[in-house]
Amino acid sequence: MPELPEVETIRSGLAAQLRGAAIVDLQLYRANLRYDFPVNFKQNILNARILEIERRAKYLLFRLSNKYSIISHLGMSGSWVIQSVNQERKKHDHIVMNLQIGDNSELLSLTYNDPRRFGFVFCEKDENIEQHSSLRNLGIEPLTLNLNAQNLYEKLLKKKTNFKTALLDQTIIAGLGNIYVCEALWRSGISPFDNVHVFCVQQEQVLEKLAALCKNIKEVLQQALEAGGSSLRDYKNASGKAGAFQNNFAVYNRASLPCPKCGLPIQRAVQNGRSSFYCENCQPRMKKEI
DNA sequence: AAAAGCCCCTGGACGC
DNA sequence: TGCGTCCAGGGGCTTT
Repeated sequence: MPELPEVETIRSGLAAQLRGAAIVDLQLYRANLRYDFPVNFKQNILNARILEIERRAKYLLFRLSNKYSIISHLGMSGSWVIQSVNQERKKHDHIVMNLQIGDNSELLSLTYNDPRRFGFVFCEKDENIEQHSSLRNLGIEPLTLNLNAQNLYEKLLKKKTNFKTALLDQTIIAGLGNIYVCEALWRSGISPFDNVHVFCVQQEQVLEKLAALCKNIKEVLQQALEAGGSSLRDYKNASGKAGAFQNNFAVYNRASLPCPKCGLPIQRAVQNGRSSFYCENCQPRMKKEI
């Protein structure tokens, strides 16, 4: 479900309410999500305070006062929601933390719900966070200066796959998912089927074109962030509110509807088992010159 | 080694 | 109404 804008929206909502909160109780309602919870998960985080909530790619990092961090990935359908304590437990609520913000204040509960259980939660000592298996191979953070034409060129030159697969690859750029890859390629007039290596070698003005792609990636992410993310079915922010960027999709989920630029019908095709949406007129395939 | 295929899981939409 | 089928925002493991 959540890509960078959705995870960042959740992060900022959680951080605003939970900074400084002490984890006074923790209930796990199953032994695992996608993976088993770590051994000693409960004792490693109980009674610590949440100092800050950060985001890396599509991961949330809860930085705790005891030098541990909680690493959370939401998979396709995970969510963290803040509510009052003693709420009725809902279907697919798997983790409930009771949190105390001030010393004498009322408790809040922070609940992780995930119908498909593709999400996962770890805890790790801060000193080992960078080397954690989930984080150590992540690529460029797209809303930073590190995403630029030169850096992207160096990465894409080494890959022999198509643009759609390459931009979904979290070791190249970390945080893009199916929606924003489709939208960024459409904005850039690049076919999802074009081979990235061939593009780097044969395309004229390749750095200018990659600079435009980088700019479009940043813009679509930024616009989605300002809209509170995209809600297709069940995505909600930390307060339970849906995002609105789905109303601005040019191609994603719009098969056979008119392209906003040229009016021809949007196409859908499957690449590596995932749907790609594109306009074959505005995103023509490169001519191969061999 | 890198790239493609397959799998994890639940639920909603749609066709009959 | 109730099946059966397909599809979904992700990523890691297995196969080629």
